[in-house]
Amino acid sequence: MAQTLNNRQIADVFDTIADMLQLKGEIIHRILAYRRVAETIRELPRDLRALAAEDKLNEIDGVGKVLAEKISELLETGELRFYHELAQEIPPGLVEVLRVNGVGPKKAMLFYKELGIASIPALEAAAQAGKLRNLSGMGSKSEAKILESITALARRTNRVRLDTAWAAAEKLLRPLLQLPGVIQGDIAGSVRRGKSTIGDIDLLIASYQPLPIMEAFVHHPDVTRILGQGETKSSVELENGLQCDLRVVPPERYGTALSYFTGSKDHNTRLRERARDRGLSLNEWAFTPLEGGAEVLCASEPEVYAQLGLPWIPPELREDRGEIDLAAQGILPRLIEIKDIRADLHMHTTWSDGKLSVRDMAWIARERGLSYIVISDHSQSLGVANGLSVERLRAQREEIRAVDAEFAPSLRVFQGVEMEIRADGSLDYGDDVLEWLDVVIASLHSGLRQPREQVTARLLNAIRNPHVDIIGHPRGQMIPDREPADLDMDAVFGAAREHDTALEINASPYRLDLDDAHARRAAEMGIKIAVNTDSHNGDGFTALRYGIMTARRAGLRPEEVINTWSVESFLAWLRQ
DNA sequence: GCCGTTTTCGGCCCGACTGTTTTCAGTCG
Repeated sequence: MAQTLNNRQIADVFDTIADMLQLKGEIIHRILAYRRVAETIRELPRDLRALAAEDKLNEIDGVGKVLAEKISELLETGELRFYHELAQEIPPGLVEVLRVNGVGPKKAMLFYKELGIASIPALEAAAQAGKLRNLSGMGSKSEAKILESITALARRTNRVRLDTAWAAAEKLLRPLLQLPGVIQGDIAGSVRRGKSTIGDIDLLIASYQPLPIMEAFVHHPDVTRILGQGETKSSVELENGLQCDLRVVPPERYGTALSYFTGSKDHNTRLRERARDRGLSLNEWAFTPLEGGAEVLCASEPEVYAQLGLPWIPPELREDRGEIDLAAQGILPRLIEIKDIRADLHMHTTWSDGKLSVRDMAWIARERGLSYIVISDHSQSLGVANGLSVERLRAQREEIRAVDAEFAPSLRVFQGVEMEIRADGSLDYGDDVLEWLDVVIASLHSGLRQPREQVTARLLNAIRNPHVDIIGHPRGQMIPDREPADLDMDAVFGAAREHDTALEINASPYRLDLDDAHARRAAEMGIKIAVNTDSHNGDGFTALRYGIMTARRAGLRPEEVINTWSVESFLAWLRQ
């Protein structure tokens, strides 16, 4: 039987094809068609396998007849003839060469044709031997830059976690905001949109005096390499390889610039289309009437959207997932905010692998304004995390009851557990134990690489248990390294809806699982969502912001998230 | 290669920066 490819693998094939077409010198729009679909597939909340089975590949945005056939071929055979044909002309090593900063398709082909270079090591050797500088369009500076970029490749991280990027961005931006002549500044790009992984950082500042700001930016202590420095734009590389771009624009153009640099690309494309429909062209600087006439400047984002007849759209929604239509109809959801959250239903203490006592966690939760929490330590079979035997679970119950009595009524403290779904599919406690726990979260920590049928069956078994209330971090992904388990999410969602089992958005920036797209789909099916921090110490609670951003990206309203409910509503839901 | 309440053909993504140019091509986001 042919090997089955998953969504990500198929997306990778299309991205490689896009690279090859680019090397061939194809027209950009054909290339973009492949890239767009690759990106869409990567974020798709449904399996291509399932969509293909339902003959619905054409319903994917950007997939027409040709790409649908290519997806089918990949699904059925694990191969793609078109890819192999291209590989005859374009050695796969050339695609690698494109990863070197400063080397695009034209240079790569030049090196290949003139010097037979088809790999990064070959490129490095040629540069070191001074063979590149004599080629047309090249010089010693370009050659040196290529060598530098090859060195930088080694420390280049692909994508980093949201919290890592956020911290780096704030550290860069904060001192700039103190400079004279700086009127305002923001983190833009995918950090502002709250994506779970970040490829680069975009900063924006409003000022009439860009030069000293650029100067300060490129000389920030975290900067290891200056990639470019101009009057309106500068780019640097940080120690961890992350790239950061800064743009400085005059304040009266700040709105269009912030909107433009927040993205996403697809959202911006839609905005430009809408502008064109209104006789305007839109770019980062202004609206310009197509028929000629004075520019329309926007100092703030709401002005940009108002110019397009739209209410301001929260950055987390700007992914071209229908948000512009909703905005146009005036039915954008009132997205959940941190202040809506009344409860955290998943946290650990010293009883298992947490760092603080039950009482400490309660104290911090109350400080943070929560009105109820669930202590959910690990269950017995998770030995590495000091999981609780039934006896210890009973002993912990006494302590939790005492802390609850101490903190009530301002904070209620319930006993839960994060129960292992064992590798063999059984649950870690019997019903006789589960029935007296206030809340049961069931999670997968082991056997995540089991075949689809097996790992899915384990999760379904947990969902169907009447005592299981929430599934913790359902897909088991770890950012940025560990792929989610190969779960049949259609089956998972179906069972969760049927049994009224909530699915978690684990707010830890290492997890953010469910991700935005799956959380959106689950909520659309009427499945309840929990946003929990999974705190193992006091700092863990700060992860809530990332969970909330993910929930907002999923378009969730407060009422769809059980952590916003009153304690009475929550208890009533548990009882039924 | 996709897409259509202007269209089934002709648009789609354009501006900043760099280095090598001698007026601009290539790269990047």
